[in-house]
Amino acid sequence: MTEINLKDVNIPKATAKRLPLYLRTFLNLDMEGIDRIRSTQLSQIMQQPPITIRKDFSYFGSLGRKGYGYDVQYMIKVLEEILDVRETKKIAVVGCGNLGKALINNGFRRNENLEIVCAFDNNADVVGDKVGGIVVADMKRFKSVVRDKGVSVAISTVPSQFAQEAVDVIVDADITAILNFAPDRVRVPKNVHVQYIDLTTELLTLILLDEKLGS
Amino acid sequence: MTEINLKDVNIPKATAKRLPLYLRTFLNLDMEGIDRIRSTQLSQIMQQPPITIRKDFSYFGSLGRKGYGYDVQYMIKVLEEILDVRETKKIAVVGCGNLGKALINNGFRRNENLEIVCAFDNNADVVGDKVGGIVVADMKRFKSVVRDKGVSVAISTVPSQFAQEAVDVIVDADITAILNFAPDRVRVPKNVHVQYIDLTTELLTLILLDEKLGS
DNA sequence: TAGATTGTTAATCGATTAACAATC
DNA sequence: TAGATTGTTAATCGATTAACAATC
Repeated sequence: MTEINLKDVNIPKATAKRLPLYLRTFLNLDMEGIDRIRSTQLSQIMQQPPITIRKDFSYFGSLGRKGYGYDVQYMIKVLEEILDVRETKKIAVVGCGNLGKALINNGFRRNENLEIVCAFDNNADVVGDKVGGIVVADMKRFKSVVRDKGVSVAISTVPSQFAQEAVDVIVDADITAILNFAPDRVRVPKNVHVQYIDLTTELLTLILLDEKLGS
Repeated sequence: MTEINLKDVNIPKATAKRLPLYLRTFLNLDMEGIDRIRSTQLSQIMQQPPITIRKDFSYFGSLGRKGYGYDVQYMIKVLEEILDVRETKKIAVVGCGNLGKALINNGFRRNENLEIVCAFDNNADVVGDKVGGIVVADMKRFKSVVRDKGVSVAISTVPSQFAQEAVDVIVDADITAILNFAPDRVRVPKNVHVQYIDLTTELLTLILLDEKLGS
């Protein structure tokens, strides 16, 4: 799977992954009161070649104006539509240890319409705790709560040993998008998407690149 | 920069990024008492094609045995040497809000020899707090503490608005490897490496892929 | 030896970049 | 119009994969 279909255009996966970053950048510019920007300026802000930016945008038509640049408000409108962030995506957090609690407390950017609406844990000591306005529920209630609230995404902070178990419950509740903070690969049906956040690997990679390429 | 030089071999960056994952996988296998594994079995565990695995390993010589597979203990030894995890890397956490505290409490895999040894914050309310055995120090003391302790990596959980400021202090203390949880790009000298962890973008990308490609 | 699996060489595929025409 | 910047086409570059020879 190397291209994805967005609003009837096939775009490279590499481009798709950059779209959220573009949206945020334009939102930031808008907040600063900037209403027009060139690809070379964007390039400096995002630390990414201007030609990559122009090429990425070109998949969706002629979004800029030659000799002028891009209209910030217009780009926000276009990207919001492409990314379908108009309606709020509801998120469940599974595992309410330190990391789970931190995620709930921090929340996510309101602009991008992501909202944590419920949280779960197995541990009786934690169930019933109130974290950032959310009462932690027992994992046994996952399926019913999640359906009631219309949750479409789950974030699991459950430790590796129990990650598969947690993911099985999530999948059973018909959730197909999972962000997993445990790095070991879990088995899921083909229609379920798991994204891994692996801090140890990120650190080791960073250190490796830092040590081996001095510049 | 597309290749990096490791133990006098040039290897693709894509391969380098997978090395930490290989190491962890072999460590897991070792803990389960498995002492030999084939690329096809590794492939299932890591959910990655066997040929990619064999190709990656081949950059470092003939590590496996034809008709047999790979020796787990031997691969651990080789990867530990390549990744230079024999000696502990000391880490400073900058910003001790929810996320910073969660990282300190969770710690990192002992196996991979990463250790958080100090933590800093600007906020007088937080300075002096004890988190997971570490006393939070004032950011003003960053340079001297970090030098005393021999820290070589910093993790910043400082919010976007203050991220540049924090990174400037980190860079001034001669640290060249920074893991940054604020997604906006910061300016650093060419010899400094910044890795970004952007949870909002990860979530939006996940949702995008999930919605647009049903399978 | 026969069977199995690695490791290499070559082909393919995707992503990035260069050159430049189009046009505001 | 002249100047600037986009957007397209083609070239390059890197990563992945296929085919298969080597060999344990």
